[in-house]
Amino acid sequence: MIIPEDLLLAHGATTMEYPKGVAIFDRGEEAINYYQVKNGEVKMVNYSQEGQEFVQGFFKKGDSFGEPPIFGNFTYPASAVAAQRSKIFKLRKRHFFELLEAHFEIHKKFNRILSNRLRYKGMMLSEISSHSPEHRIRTLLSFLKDQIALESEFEIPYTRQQIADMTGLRVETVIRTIKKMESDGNLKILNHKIVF
Amino acid sequence: MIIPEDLLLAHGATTMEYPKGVAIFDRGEEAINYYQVKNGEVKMVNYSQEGQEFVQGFFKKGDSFGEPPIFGNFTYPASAVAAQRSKIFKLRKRHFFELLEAHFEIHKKFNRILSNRLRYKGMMLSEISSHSPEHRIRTLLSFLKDQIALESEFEIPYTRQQIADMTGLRVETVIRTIKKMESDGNLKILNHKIVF
DNA sequence: TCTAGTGTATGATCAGGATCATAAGAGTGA
DNA sequence: TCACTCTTATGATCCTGATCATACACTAGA
Repeated sequence: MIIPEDLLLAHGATTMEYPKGVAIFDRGEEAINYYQVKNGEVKMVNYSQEGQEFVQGFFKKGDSFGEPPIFGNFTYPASAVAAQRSKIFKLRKRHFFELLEAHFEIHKKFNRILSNRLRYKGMMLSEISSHSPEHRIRTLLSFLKDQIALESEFEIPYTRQQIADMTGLRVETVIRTIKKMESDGNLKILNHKIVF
Repeated sequence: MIIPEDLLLAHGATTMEYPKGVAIFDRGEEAINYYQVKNGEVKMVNYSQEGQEFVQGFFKKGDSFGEPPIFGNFTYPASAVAAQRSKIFKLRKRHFFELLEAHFEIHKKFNRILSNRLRYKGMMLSEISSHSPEHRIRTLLSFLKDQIALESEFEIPYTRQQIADMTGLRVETVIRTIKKMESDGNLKILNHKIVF
């Protein structure tokens, strides 16, 4: 939970519900709100002219999204779409800044969050550019494991299509690579779920 | 200039000089200092096991670098190397945070800087994944132009090799693509310099 | 139980960028 | 001025991941 719900509400946040597939904001728009996921799942996505998706990230319960344009004062470089029916907190930019000024610890939290996203993107960038599909996927899976779970084995909560959209590969390539990694003993597939 | 020099010095910063090619810090190290370029040029770089470089970014006079690991409390995900002989300000993490706490405006500046880097990396990620070399290069050049200069035509201050290292392409591909873009009238080449 | 929709799987072919080789031009320092 | 290094340049070949086509597996809902 980035900002506690009661604090958000005290500063005038409202909630809004979005059905699956609906955009919360679109690339190119002015950033006027701070957003935080109350429940559901949001993806940040770029579309190429051929319609191919590239997913910048998934945001789940408690995560904030779409802040960089508020801080950096530029338009949204990607669109936010509800990956599932989701309830979202919305807080006006001005009120968001007031909240930050009043709560130094939360302000620092955002430095940490931005830094971590930077780490993820930097990692994916160097991975994708020195592309071996297996290496890309392995790095993504390791990162997810570090972030999400500490168990020695955990079930990847993404479909092959989503992994493809995050790594810039095609579904078929992901499927083939995952299978190869399984036969090499690098991961397990339990009734189609990837266990890493 | 992220942090004014006198303020840095007042908080106990020291300067250090690095010859071209020397590392300021290496991937995997603990982050204990804040760094800012006094003069020269620094590149942030990842190496693949085959030795291929991927350049996360170049940092010039007045730029800070290597802060995310301080904020996010993780080890350096990339190495910083002097791209030219450079003089670098160095400030202990603890003193850096004291400085931030004393100067709210500077603290906000770092939000802005991190957000802008995030924008750059997100853009490159979606570009590289929906890879057409020409599109990748065009996007990089546009971004550089926006960031560095406002003139209608400006000389790109990078070699083809550096562009390759930033876009994940090979030199030959960059050279061929640049030539193609020239013959298509998308840019000019004035005695080997790229003018865009 | 049937159907629709989504996700997984697999083979065949193709194309584009990497790789390798070679060379010429430009900049730097002794 | 010469030697050396870095950068730009160009051609030939190769390889791998994209693309296209097709089919099966699983789930939810009627």
